[in-house]
Amino acid sequence: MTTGTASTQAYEQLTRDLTVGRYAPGARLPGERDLAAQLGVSRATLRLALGRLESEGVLQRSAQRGWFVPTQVLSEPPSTLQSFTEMARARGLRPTARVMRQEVRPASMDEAAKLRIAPAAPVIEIDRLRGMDGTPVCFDVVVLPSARAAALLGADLTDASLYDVLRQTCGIEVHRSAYTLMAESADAELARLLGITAGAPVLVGDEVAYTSDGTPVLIGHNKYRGDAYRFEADLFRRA
Amino acid sequence: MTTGTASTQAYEQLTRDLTVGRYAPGARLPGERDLAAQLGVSRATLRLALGRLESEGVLQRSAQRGWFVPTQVLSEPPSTLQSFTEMARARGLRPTARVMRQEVRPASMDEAAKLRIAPAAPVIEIDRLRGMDGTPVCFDVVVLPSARAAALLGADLTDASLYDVLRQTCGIEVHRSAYTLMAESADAELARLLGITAGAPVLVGDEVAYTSDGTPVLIGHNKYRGDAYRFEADLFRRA
DNA sequence: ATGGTCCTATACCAGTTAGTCCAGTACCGA
DNA sequence: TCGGTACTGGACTAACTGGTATAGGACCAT
Repeated sequence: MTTGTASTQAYEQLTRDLTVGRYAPGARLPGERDLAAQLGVSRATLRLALGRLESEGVLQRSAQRGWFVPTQVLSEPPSTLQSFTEMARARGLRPTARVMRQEVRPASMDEAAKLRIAPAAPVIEIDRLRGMDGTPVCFDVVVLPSARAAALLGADLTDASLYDVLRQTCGIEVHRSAYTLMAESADAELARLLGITAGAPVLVGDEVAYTSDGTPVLIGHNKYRGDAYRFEADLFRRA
Repeated sequence: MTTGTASTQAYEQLTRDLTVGRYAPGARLPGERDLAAQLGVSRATLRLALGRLESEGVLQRSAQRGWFVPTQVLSEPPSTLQSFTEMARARGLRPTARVMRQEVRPASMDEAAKLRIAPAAPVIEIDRLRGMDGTPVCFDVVVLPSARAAALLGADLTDASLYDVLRQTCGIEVHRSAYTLMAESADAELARLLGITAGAPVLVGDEVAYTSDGTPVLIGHNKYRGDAYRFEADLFRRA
């Protein structure tokens, strides 16, 4: 016998099987009972090994269905709302953010209309410079009605996803966003922040986010470095 | 296989497809057997999801006929595939196009891969300068396999929508497009064509269009004047 | 002896799968 | 008009899945 605990040995054997290609990408592994018998361990022990493999992303679990080998192709990226933080993490990059402003002020006419609140009603504005692995990628302004999101004023948004904080501390669940994208040139100030030259192309996204009952809860204004960000969507043509 | 049971995952995926406009109001969904295969789930599980959607009024069942999208569900306008021509007409503008190239050439490696055809297989490339009311707005390159779209070579695309021509003369119905958007600077040549200064921001869209059976039929590469075009989409957050 | 850790074995549950059979519908050619 | 055929959803079953909880055995340091 080699060394280590039984669960570690099962883990290592599975790792070997996977790297060798014993189980094809997308395929389902044998059931836990069979697999445990094959590896000569009990089912409980097997599950320790499987859990470890799952946390490493080498395997995916699906309740009542089985264990699957992840498909390397990130299949169809649907028009799905993915936060900057999530996107960065999905690509193995470390999302960073520097909060540059976080304060309450009266809403402008335009903001009041978009958020369906009274003009000059108090809103929270948060400006952040966001990046991946330290490189600035996006200058991000969000505006929310302070009546609904007061808790956000004290929140630390350096590391967290705004959507996550919004859900956890304010109980607000963003369901849909109306997104508008356009191309602009960076002015001197933005160029300085993003570390690009003035006049360089910038992808500008304007967002209005809604909860599932259709209430607008957030206005976003994002300016991305043109050379560091792409927007992907699936569009369907009606029959 | 993120979280939740398989049936709720199927339910959520269907919800997304419906809100995103994958199935038009009044249209019939694929049969349960096909749909189950598409979602990677068994038919019994799919029917759980369908039943839930029916109880919410999002779908209507018709025994021995199929599942239908209610016609009156006037949800928010989904991110729907709209051709340049359609968009212009919807805004009361007169779409124009100047065909600058319309020829057959061998496919590049990249194009062959995207269109799933043999490398160097013949493709049709069509370059057009498109505008609204005479003002140039977009430089547009489309590439299609000539095996499927040979009839396009002789077509007059000055006034017509490419999608329309594709349907009428080639029997090809575009159903879905994977769209990628980014911001770039106009080079001298493009600036000349669009009537802007070199270095001005340009919104670049890369498109791969598919028929309903998932076959890629078209590659598009569009460069829009940054000051004349915006892209709008509704995004939905996966639950 | 004690308690902790790792492992095995067993059992039950709710969700899922693949399969079968059925009756109703739609369509097409004779 | 008739009949054949292919497809549809409806209903059901048996086998299987991971999720969870339980109890007990083996080993080890204290």
